[in-house]
Amino acid sequence: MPATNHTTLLTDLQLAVVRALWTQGECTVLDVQQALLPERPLAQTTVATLLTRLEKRGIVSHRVDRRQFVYRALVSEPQVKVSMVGQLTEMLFAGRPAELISHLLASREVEAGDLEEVKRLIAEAEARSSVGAR
Amino acid sequence: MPATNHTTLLTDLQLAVVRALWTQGECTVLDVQQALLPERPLAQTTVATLLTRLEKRGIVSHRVDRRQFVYRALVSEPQVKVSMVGQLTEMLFAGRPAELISHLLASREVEAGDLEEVKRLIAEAEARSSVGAR
DNA sequence: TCCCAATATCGACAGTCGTCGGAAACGCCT
DNA sequence: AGGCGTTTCCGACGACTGTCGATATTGGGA
Repeated sequence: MPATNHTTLLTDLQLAVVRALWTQGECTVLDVQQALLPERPLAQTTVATLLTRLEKRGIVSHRVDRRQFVYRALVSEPQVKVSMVGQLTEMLFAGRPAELISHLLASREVEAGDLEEVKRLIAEAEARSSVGAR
Repeated sequence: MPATNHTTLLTDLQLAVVRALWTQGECTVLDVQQALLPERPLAQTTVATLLTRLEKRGIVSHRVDRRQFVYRALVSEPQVKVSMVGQLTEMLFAGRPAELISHLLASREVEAGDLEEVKRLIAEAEARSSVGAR
């Protein structure tokens, strides 16, 4: 695995941009702007600025095709999730993921149907750790 | 319950300041600065600026005692947790807390001992929802 | 070949954050 | 009453974000 990009913090707007790249694969500035239109109507130059700034941070990169820049994400969705959830866990739950789970289960929100799913996942996690496969 | 302060987003530094208020109750600028010292050595003026800015946002307030300002938090820790976890869940997990739990269980981190605790919490959550006590 | 429309570059502006230094105010001890 | 040390106030600076408009560039069609 490549050198993990620690501290990958993205604002919601930045995340929306990167998400467009994740779902559409490669995108021109216009593609991204179109993808964002329903949520956030932004000028194309705005989107272009966002992308160049993200590129400076190593989050995305581009190649040139004819007259246009074609961008792609350099970070994966799982990577970002791990990084950002980790950050939050650190800040609010003393780095203990179990505390975060407690919080989620305690503060309603999780629906009954989901609990079954969660129980299944726990069984899996238990199997994994008891086998010591890690 | 009082009008919930939606969108309560705090940076890690801001959170550290508010946490000092949570754990110490009321604090002068100096108290906060002292509490932060091990983690982040900041000038007192810096801490003062932080506090005035947080006050402008309605996160803290102060009263005057002799020559000093005594600050206290206006938001509770659970409030902030709900708000920030909610924000993250919205941004990264399409607003589905169960997805976040999946993520946490899937990406190692949670220790075996914790799983028992989590199972207990699930049982509780199930009881709560089947009784329909909410 | 020449021009236009599409596209990228530049720079700008307001707002926030982290970070202080210096100036002002003001209790209190002598 | 006067001076001093403590504490707040003011404003500033650099960095980052969200947001564009104006300008430069250039590929491709007439």
